[in-house]
Amino acid sequence: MVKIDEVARAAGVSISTVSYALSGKRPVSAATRTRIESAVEELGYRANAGARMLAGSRTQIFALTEPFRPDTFAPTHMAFVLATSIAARRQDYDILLLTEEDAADGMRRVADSGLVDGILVLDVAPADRRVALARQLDIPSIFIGVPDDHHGLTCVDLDFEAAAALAVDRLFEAGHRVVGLIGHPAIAYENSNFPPRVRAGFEDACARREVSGLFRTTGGPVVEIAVVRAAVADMLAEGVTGFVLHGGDDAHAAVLEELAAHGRAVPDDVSVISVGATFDPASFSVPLDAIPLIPASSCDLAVDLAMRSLGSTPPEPGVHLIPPTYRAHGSVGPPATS
Amino acid sequence: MVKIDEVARAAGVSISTVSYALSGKRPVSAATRTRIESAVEELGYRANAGARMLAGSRTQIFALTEPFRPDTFAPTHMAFVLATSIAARRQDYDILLLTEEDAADGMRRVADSGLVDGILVLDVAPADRRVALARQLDIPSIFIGVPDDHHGLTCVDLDFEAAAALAVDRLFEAGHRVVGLIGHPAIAYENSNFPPRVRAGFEDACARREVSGLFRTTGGPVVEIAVVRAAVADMLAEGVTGFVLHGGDDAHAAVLEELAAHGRAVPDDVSVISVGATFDPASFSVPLDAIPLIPASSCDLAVDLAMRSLGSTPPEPGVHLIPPTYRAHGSVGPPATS
DNA sequence: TTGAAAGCGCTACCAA
DNA sequence: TTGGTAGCGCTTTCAA
Repeated sequence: MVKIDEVARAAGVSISTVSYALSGKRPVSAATRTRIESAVEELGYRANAGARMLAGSRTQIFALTEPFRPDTFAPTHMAFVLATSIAARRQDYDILLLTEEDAADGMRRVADSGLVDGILVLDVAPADRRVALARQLDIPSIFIGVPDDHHGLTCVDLDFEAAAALAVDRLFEAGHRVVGLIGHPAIAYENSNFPPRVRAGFEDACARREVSGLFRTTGGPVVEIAVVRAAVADMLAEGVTGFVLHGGDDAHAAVLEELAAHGRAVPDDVSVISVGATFDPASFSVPLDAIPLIPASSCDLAVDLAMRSLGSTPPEPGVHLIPPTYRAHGSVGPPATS
Repeated sequence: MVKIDEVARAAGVSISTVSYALSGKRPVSAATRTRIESAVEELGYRANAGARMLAGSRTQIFALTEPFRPDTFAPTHMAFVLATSIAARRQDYDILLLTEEDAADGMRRVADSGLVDGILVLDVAPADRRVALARQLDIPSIFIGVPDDHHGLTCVDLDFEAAAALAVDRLFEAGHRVVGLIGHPAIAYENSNFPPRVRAGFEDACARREVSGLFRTTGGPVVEIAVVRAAVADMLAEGVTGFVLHGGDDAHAAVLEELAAHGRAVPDDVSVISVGATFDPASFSVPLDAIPLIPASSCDLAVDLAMRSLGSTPPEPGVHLIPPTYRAHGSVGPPATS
């Protein structure tokens, strides 16, 4: 609508001075700046996006590729999209959605057309087709999640192995010697990168501590409450006294229900720790100790890395693992001495 | 990367001919077109997005504003985002996410900067701040959902009133005279535009049919299973024999569990119809008759209206209600003659 | 500290 | 059916 020359005229300066005053890329006297700013304000000026993309070197847009799969856990997914968007806006960037079946096409399209400055990759699979593509494109890609082959890639994620290990450690320290991991639906161990990492962290920690560690999925392709409850019942029968929960709020609730159905109190009879949840595990009937997955932590870092990748000193490729944090809510205690 | 003049040189034609061949806005001889197309293919040419936005009149981007509220039902929300994105891509449009707290700021920003050609408005509240803004902007906005004051707006949605009425009609025809609507969490009746419409359609239909209609919310701010089950128990005590379910899959499941707990079989003892669900109500333990909310229907139409709004003959503003469809799965029958 | 002007890579008008 | 070219509205270099 209103263009830069109108602002220049209103402020009695040249076009270039307006541009520099707004970008801050060249010093502008305070008086001039003030005049320009009020002209901008009055006229409601906003730089034309297309002209900026063409003349400048930045589009101020990041693409976000997020394949929607049937087994996607919607609330977590939404939380990551939101966190990414907020982090981007904080840096004056917008988010362009790439949800096409073939995410690879979209990535290539937006990269080759110069529509975006970088790509944020969500919901990473262990063997993700977007990995190979990211290496070819001439704009940076940041992976939120860690694919199996991440050579040369920049990845950000919670340190799920450490998170699971931390949970086992806490249970061990409390005295538990038989612990169980209630995971995700079986298919998530193929489609997603982090459930296997939780499992691996859990199993490694159990081996290291010489505690007995049981693992069960929660059905599939989507969570099946009955499967969850059966898993809990089986584990109780096997002598499990410490539970590690990785999964959605529905699976969490089902575990607590099944424990209640068996008359096991938390933490008096059994201990429970939630790992990698994006919801609030303190809001259950029994507030649960948690090692949460905080979308903002990953997304802020991812956007930060994307920004730095555009700068003159891009960061080295590599995996950035965010250390887990433990939030106690009283759901862990010594095992019952029956 | 590779620019239009390289394509022109490779194909032995002028720049403008390349442009016209690709846009189809001017006839190009088959031979020339073929040469150009293979040059494009070989060189991997893709028109620069910024240049296109600046020179052309279209950005090929729609904004999608989707406020994330705590009570947002994530799966449905995701389904709409996905459906919108797919519909847009089909028209060669990309989707730019607007999730900022103050959606109004984002709308104004992308409109004033010419970043997008139009705005799709999701998750519409009865009194939505985006309504006033949409009227000011000089790009078209399409609302997916119907705000209270929709004068001059273009809105698209399932005809929820008709959907609820259809459910009541079917129950009435089957012989039910006391029916109950299990709705959404209470807060949704203030934050969202469609739960009140379902309720209104239900109550009107009940009045028209002279059947007794009970209504209950499902707790709040988020669904509370215990509240759902209590609502069902109360309704059974009040003699309800036909249930209309509007809500998430968790609420549906809770209703079926509570019915089972009371020993009421579907459809022998009670009848159940799901209204406005985006998931598959045929996949429950008891397959449910459904009047579904199909995101693709609304989103395809919304994108279509957005496209037409950019054309030379923009559609009249108005509310486009999509007629409900009934899918029978055997969960409706005559009431038990006890 | 500021201004003038040369592009950025397209689209679409005017000619041929 | 095709080509030349004037912008589109900025950013940034070169000058002052």
